[in-house]
Amino acid sequence: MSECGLKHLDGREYYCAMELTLQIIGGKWKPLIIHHLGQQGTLRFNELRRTMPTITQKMLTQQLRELETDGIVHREVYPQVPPKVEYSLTALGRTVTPVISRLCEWGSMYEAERLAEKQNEAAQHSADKKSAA
Amino acid sequence: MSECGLKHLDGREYYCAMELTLQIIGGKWKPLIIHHLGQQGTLRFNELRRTMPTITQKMLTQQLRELETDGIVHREVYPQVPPKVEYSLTALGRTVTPVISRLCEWGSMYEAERLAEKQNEAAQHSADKKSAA
DNA sequence: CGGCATCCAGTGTGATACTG
DNA sequence: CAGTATCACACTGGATGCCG
Repeated sequence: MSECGLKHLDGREYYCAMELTLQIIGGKWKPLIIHHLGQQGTLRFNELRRTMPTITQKMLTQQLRELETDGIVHREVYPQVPPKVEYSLTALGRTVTPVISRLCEWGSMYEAERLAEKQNEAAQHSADKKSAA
Repeated sequence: MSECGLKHLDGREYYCAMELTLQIIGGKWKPLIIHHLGQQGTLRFNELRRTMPTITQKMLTQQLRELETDGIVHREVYPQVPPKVEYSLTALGRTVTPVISRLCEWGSMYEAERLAEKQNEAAQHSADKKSAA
């Protein structure tokens, strides 16, 4: 599972499978891109962009290219004017989506947990006030 | 699941839970740290360091502090000389490990998949040679 | 041992402008 | 529409040295 001798794949170096995973889907935007493509199926460039309001054109292009060379994303170009390019997950890419979904769910859980903590603190404070008064 | 209005938590901004997840465990080394702590339970600073041969002290310290403030990692300082500091996952941190393990497993799967592809290509090439000869 | 402070190079990332 | 090109910069992350 985590025996860690130096390994190679496609010019990458890594000590355990986790590092390999990170090199492929560990980019700042990649999990997000995969998540949205997994949910929506197929999206055009600008559709995808709108789902991530703060990403720049450049970053989106770049990250998509990397995902493409790693066999995660499929890029379909329609030779027409104006241009139309559709992005979707490959079969290999679809194998990541369950894990990505888990990450997303964990985020929701974390959010709820943190909010609950805050409310407990607030309740504690008002209780303190009462007992002080 | 992915309705995306701007949200706030602990000074963070995000549009969907996935982004929140990324802000917490999306650091370059964080999933790796969590993975190792999840497997080993409790580790001292340098023990943890040895599991990731290429990380620097500075980065390890920094990432651990961030994980600590986000409630994922617990830091236990033993006031003695030489100093002894042990790191472990909090209850909240332990909720991430299943997902992290999935990521690791996916990496193994990806690795196997890629190697199989290469062998297929190689087999294809030798077949081409034979049919050309 | 487990840090922290400082300095510094590299590059990741963003803003802007331009193109087929 | 879906990019590419260029510039500028912030920040990451590495090396080193010092401290409790």
